[in-house]
Amino acid sequence: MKIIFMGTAEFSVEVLKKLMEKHEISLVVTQPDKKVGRKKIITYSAVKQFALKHNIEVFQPVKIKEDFQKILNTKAEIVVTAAYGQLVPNKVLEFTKYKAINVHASLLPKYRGAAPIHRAIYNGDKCTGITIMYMVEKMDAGDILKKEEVEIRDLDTVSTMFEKLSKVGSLLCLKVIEDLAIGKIRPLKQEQNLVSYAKIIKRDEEKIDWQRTTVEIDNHIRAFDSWPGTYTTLKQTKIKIFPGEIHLAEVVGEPGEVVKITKAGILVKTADGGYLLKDLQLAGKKRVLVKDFINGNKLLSINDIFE
RNA sequence: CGCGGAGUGGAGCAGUUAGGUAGCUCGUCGGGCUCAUAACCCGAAGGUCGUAGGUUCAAAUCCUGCCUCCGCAA
Repeated sequence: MKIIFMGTAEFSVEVLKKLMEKHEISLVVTQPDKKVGRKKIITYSAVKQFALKHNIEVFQPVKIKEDFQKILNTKAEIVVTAAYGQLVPNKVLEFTKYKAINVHASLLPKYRGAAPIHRAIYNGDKCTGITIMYMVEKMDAGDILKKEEVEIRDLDTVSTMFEKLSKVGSLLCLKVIEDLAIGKIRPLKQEQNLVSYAKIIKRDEEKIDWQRTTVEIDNHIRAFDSWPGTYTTLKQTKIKIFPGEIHLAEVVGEPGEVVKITKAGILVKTADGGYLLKDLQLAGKKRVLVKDFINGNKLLSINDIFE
């Protein structure tokens, strides 16, 4: 089948990769190049890099709402999108034989929107998944074609879930295209009363709130690892925090207080117990294991309070 | 030319302001103590101080270029 692919993120690349194995990609649509990083180097999106490597034509409209004629001029039987990043106009969604489908990383109608994986882990869900649905102009609101569940385990982070979901998503997407081609699939409307939204992550959500419970804090850290990351502060110094261990035994102290420093880690008091930090990073420094951090570092001592 | 921090034995750091013997903690190796240990005691190995040049009697330290890593911002 001839496919127009629209996507931007790493997640999209996995899907594109799989599609390429069995189908012909006639055009890749991705977000415009952006200046990224400390030196403002122009960086291509993950999808663009991949497409260029495989000699697929790339189209990067700044505003797809106004600039989509090129897409309509391309021959294709279906449009597949995955984490593209812009709302796509109806004309593009409907000009092909099989319309437009989207790979979304949640079990719709739960978690429509930009950060479904983050929110699922953050909320402590035990299970999330992939939904393939038709695209409509309203965000993630189209009829559902197929769903598949994926378990969230205790040690999963947004990174590991990304990997799992992109694999499941890309395979499921292939399956859906096959089924569509033989007319074997029946779209299902999303149940309105079950709709929820996964809002985009904001800067002020990256700071750890030690007043919360150990499990909530663990969910928070895992949901934000490795992007965008969580942090806490000590004596005006910002410290990035990476997943550690839940410590459920009774811990005496104020929330955020450093109650124990050992080679195993730094034990911090939470609302209902403790969290053992094993891995952290000071501003301007490299990420280090706590046992190394403690060594030469005089910044931290027992009974200090993380804020 | 967005702002800022950092490169010193394997790891984490001090030393740089006021140039003058390469230092601390940990790890590693050897030995000892111990029922035993991630604990303790004794000893040892291991460093072109990121790199190139400059100033100087003398540079980890001062000056200049370059490389690499990282925090913020986007």
